[in-house]
Amino acid sequence: MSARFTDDYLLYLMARASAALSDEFHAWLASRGVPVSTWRILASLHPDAALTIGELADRCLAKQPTMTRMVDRLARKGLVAREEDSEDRRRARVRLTEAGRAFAAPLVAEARAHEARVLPEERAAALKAALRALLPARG
Amino acid sequence: MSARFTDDYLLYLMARASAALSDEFHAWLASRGVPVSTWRILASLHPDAALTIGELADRCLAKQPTMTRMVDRLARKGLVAREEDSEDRRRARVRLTEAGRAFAAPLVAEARAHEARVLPEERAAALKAALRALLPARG
DNA sequence: TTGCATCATATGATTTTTCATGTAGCGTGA
DNA sequence: TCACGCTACATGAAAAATCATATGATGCAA
Repeated sequence: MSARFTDDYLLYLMARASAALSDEFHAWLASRGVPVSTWRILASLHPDAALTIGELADRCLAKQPTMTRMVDRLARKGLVAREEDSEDRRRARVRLTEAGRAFAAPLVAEARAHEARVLPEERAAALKAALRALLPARG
Repeated sequence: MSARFTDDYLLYLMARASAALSDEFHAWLASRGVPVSTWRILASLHPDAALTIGELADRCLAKQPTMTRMVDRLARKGLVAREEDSEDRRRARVRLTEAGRAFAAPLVAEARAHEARVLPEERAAALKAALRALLPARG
């Protein structure tokens, strides 16, 4: 019987579980010299999406100015490229370069392997379903 | 059928669901002028825990130097106080002051109300159980 | 059209977080 | 008991994220 508020607070349990599992994978990324922000962008674009800065910010859980700067860094490294949007010149479409795709592939493979290690397939499916149920109404 | 890697990636779904729900509550906090970091510390100590800086950092998902500074800020505002640990003079025990408890109470009440609004009791129980199952082996 | 509100991104200033390291207290073994 | 390694916290310097706002593009209304 825990008198501690947070120990039975859904948002805390979610944040904590998310951080615990992510930290395991982030440690692996760090061992390969890959910053988390880089990983998130590569994963979001993999294998061949062309997202705007705003879409990327949303998916990477960052603010737009932060994303502009992260994309700058990755573009300088040649892993992503800005393309112009044919329909709206305000938008910048970001896409993986060939080098970016080659760099991302083993990271994605390891992410899948880590996920499989963390949670057996069938339990993962149920948890994913529960998490998705929380999301759609919220964008 | 989504070809996007992240859309079926457990760690992404967890991070995203966590962020989505938390952002709702954080928006409410912001409307009352309460920074998220403040909320996390108050919630962790509520109602009367005396945690060390290290324990707080762990529970608030922050690094230790970050926590030292956040506790400094809250202590200046009179919401928490450092106490000396009778068994180990290296440790600083942080506890809510009376003012801190009074300040935290309505926030905790709203957190509970928000949680109830987000997910009906019985489904919340199942999700919490699944999340807890991911945690213990990892600290 | 022109004017204006809005949107997407960029950027300067600032805040926040983190890394690296310092300081002090603890505990164990010779 | 006294080195010595380890732990807990603090702090200066650096990196990263964010806020506020600027710039340029779009689209609708008059």
